[in-house]
Amino acid sequence: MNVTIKDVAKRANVAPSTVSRVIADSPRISEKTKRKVREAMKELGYHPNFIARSLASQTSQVIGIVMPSSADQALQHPFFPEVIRGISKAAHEKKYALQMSTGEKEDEIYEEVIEMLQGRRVDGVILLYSRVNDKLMKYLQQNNFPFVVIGKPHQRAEQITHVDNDNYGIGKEATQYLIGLGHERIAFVGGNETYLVTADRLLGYKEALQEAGLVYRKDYIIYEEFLQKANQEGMRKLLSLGEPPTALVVVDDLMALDVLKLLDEMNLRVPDDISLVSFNNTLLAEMSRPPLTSVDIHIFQLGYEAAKNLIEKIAKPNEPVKRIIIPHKLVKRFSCDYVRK
Amino acid sequence: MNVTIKDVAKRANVAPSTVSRVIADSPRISEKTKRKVREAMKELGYHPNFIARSLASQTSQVIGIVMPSSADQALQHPFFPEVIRGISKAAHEKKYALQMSTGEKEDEIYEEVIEMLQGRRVDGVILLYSRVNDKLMKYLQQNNFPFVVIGKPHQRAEQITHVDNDNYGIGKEATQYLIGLGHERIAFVGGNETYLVTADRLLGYKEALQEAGLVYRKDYIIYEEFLQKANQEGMRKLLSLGEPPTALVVVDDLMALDVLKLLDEMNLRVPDDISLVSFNNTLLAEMSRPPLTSVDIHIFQLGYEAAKNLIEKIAKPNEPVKRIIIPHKLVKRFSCDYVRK
DNA sequence: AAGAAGGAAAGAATCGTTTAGGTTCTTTCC
DNA sequence: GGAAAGAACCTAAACGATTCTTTCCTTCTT
Repeated sequence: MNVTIKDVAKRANVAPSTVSRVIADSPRISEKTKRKVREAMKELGYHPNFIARSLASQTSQVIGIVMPSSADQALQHPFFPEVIRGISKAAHEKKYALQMSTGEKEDEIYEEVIEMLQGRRVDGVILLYSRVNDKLMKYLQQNNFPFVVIGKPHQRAEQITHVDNDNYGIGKEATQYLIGLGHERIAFVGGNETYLVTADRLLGYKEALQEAGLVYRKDYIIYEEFLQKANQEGMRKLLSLGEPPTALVVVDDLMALDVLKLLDEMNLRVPDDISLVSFNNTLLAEMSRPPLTSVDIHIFQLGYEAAKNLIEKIAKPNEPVKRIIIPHKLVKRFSCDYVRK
Repeated sequence: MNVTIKDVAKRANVAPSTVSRVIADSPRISEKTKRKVREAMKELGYHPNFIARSLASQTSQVIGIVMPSSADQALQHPFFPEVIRGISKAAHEKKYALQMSTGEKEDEIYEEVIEMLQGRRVDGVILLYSRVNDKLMKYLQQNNFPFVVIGKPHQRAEQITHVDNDNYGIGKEATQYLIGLGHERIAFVGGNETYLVTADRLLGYKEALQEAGLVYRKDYIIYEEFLQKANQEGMRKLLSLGEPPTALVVVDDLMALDVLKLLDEMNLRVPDDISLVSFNNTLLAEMSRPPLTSVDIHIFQLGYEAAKNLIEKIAKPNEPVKRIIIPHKLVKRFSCDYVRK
């Protein structure tokens, strides 16, 4: 079997409890003993058993990452690897390990996360999404498990620590930018309606139109389901309206690429015939042709802050709830131009 | 405190061991008792403690994912989320959880993984890379920890279970495709030289040239460091040779996008002035303009098979070593054309 | 020189399971 | 009718730490 704390204790002629204290570098142990014990550990090639430690100390030093329905699908979207990068960075700094949800359907994930937490596998979780009426979020709150959400919680946002962008402001600025270029017929291409990002950005979009005295037209709003390429109905209809839009606000880069492709097929040139601003500013925005004007939401930082705050919350469960807003920045590239009348 | 197996036992008027057996659905317990115990579990809202279970049973039902130096950097590359998707799928099917390395430097990762395994946090690991003379791989093998590598191990490949593509064949086919289009001056743009993928694909490239009776020129081979945009020296030099290549074999999509960008800056049109075939066929290949001809290596499946085989290996440590080759497929798009003389 | 004070380490309980090895009670069979 | 067999549970010892409590030495004080 493996080398345990007892073996080390025997070798160093001390009690197991002493070895444990040496590992924790307790001031109650003399330097001399510490040296002796450390030497024994080296000689035996001792490695602490995390599992046993977790059981005794009731903490696992692991944080859970919960992706929206289907880890499987989510990872196809560049947003997720990027948030995870941020989370990973913070976790690493604080010596926490990372565990990922693997569930595919919403209910599966719900069960999975509960097992993770109740089973003490993780000390807390980060939800990488925020959706209307989320069952899991309610459960976490009721059972007082440490968690933070990336995005704005649907209900009781003031009671839930979350890291978000000012999506309202983001939607507004992007739209204002297009208005500034003379566009008056601006459409909004959103993703899944039940996610709060979409809703907030739409709100900002509306506000920008209103302030500029432009009409808000329902037929200028469409929702394309995330990653479903077959679903181009809406876009085609939009572009063949009597008065088609001269500019598009597209809810994220990945979708913007889809849109770009479709426009190409329809022989519409960007930005000559139609302008396009998107969000997230992932690598895709830079790589696409033409490079996209996109609002950078600092995805990495979203993840970083989320993890940092979760870890703080785990350490001090009774600290006040926090709301962290990550700044954003419009990055101008080549997908927007002045309107051609 | 939480509901434990003892509480359930008391409630159901049985011994803790009986409850444990009910959880495991042991045939040694009568249906009647099982029903009684299950009811008690429901009533009390019992959830098993994984940590305690792991300690007692000496298995964690978790598999570790090890990314190459810097989880941080790796996740910027679309290959990784995609393998992880595959791993996640298989893990989910077998009820394994997933833990990720967060280390940044090679030594850190080395330590981290050892702690993971020795600390019994994971039952085995998947290495998402294969590099020349990898310290970690040696350690794993010597200590007989269950692991599988994605890619071809540098040494003793026949003793290590691994999942790979036929990178030699892939390099060869891609090159042959270009030769078939009449190209005679074909350059190879590789990534990090210490990764074995690069080496193998290069070998295939050479072989294809040779079979076609074309000369292999050293100045047609360059290595651009992964994700380092500043590093364009090599490419620029290559393109300003007396006899510049008419086609490029680029080692992956992400790099191909960089190359594409550079070509654009230099006013070279793809595929009119220069053809380009790349590898991996990630979303990027499809999304880029022009869409890239790329060899699909079925990344998802690489991950899926790796996880599946690791789990088998954990269950039966003495099964023979396996080598799994995932098939590939050249996907023709619009980045290649007949050579113009 | 006796007793107090305090530092260093040992002892032992605990965390929540699993599992080998008993024990008890019923059934079966000659 | 009594031994043997078998079903159905129970007891108790791990698993490898942490941590509260106790004990054992020193050293200092008066």
